[in-house]
Amino acid sequence: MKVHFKSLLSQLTKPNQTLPRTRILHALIIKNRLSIDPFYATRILRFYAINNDLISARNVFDKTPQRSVFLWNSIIRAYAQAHEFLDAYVLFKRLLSSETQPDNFTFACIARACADRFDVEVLRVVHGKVVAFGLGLDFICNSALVSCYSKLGLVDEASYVFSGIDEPDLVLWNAMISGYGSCGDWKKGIELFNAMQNTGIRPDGYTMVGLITALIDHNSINVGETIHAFCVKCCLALNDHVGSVLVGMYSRCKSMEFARKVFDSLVQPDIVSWSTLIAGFSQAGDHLKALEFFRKLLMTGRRADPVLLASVLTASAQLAILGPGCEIHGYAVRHECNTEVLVSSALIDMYAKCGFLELGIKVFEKMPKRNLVSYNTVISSLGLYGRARDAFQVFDEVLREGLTPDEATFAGLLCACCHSGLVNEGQDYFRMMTNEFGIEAKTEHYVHMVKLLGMDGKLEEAYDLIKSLPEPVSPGIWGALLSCCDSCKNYELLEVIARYLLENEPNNCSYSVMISNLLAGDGRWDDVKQLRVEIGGVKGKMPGVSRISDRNY
DNA sequence: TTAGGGTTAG
Repeated sequence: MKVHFKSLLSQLTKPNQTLPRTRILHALIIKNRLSIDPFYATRILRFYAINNDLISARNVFDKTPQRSVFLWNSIIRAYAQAHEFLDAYVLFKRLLSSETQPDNFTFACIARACADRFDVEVLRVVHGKVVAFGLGLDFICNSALVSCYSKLGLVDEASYVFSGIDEPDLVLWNAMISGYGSCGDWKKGIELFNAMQNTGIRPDGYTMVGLITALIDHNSINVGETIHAFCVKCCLALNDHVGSVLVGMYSRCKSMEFARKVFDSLVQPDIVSWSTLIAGFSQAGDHLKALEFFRKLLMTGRRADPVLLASVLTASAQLAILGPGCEIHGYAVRHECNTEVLVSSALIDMYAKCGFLELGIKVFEKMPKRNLVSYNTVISSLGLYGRARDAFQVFDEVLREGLTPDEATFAGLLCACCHSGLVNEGQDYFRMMTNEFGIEAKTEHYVHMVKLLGMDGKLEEAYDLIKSLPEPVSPGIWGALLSCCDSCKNYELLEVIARYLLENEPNNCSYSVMISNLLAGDGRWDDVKQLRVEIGGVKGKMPGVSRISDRNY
């Protein structure tokens, strides 16, 4: 019997167990009357949670009369990780009013759940409890709080918490550096990185990921290269997380050669590293290379996940060739992830962009669960095909489902109105967007409105709309009006706008290119020459003037 | 003589 217990115990202290093995172990524990012991109960509960069997996990919790803080924390964590926030929070409250004292891990866990749910109010309540329970200086609670405030965009509050700690440990430094990373403040990140090193603490992979993340949106390639060199020096580049952020950083700077070099230096790149590289090729405009690397990944025998599938479907959509997209669809069906929201939405977009809207709609109709992204995709797709009325119906469904439309929803609707020439409906949706939903109109929305008015012959009205916008007006919006003038052959207004733009934006080359092209389209070469003189232009200053040839000039 | 965990990537 003793041997039996020993073997059972060794199984229970292993880090992971499959669901069938967990059930056997559970049965053995019950048979040996060990289930009342919170130690055994905690182990079994965790195994169930790892295997996503929340019902069994809860059952273990409910049937254990003596609940240690380990058991409480494990069930709260199980719900939090399954994104069942309310259950996690109710249990957290129950724990607070029970005889068991919560500990630092309890608060860290529930704080993280708040951040995952973007719930600042509850996070502040949890923060208050941390202080009330005398854990205001605890490293575990505070590293979680720093990270959570940062994730919610409250980096100043994170910094306030961080500065309250006397001698932060590596995890706390990392949490704060990542916090600056998530808000893109790379200068503060580097400042902190130096301060940390001055205290004698050596950085690890987490530190570097935080720093590099801060650089990604800033195209600060020089700083990035320095950090990369530092990682290599410290042998940190071999870590998958560090590797993939480096790949992402180089991709964002369109330095695919370097991205590839980092990727090649990874011993066994994981799915995220592959995915980053593949998306990088696509972002750099090399969609064929993206698909080529996707095939290479499959040849290694690894399995693609929904994020990667969505990414390669986007590459196929950009190429507007049906073949690869269909193959990926087949792969998704075979691996039972074709109904994942992310994959389905990418499939709809791919089919629509490849000219097979109906196939996209079929995917949409078969989706068991839809979110705003999938609705937005189908609205834009219908709009592109001029099926505005159908797009409006889908929009009504969005409202019936209780979803709140966002700027992409209205961009899709306005695009639909544009393609179908529905001026009144477009104006109604524009008003609805700003007045009812409080969404600020962006360049894309104005472009559609200008096109809508312009193509209806209301060029003056479109011109007035643009002039009512605060400066600076995006070149895309002026471009929309100029091309409407061109289509309507209203060269008088075109000239008025040209003069206005040249006077107000003399240094913006893109206007002179647009205007030259349009005048050239009308065969008005003298005006083009005059324009070039006016902007002090020589040929080299106006690249890409496609409709002007040397012969005409 | 047991257990958990706070910071990272597409």
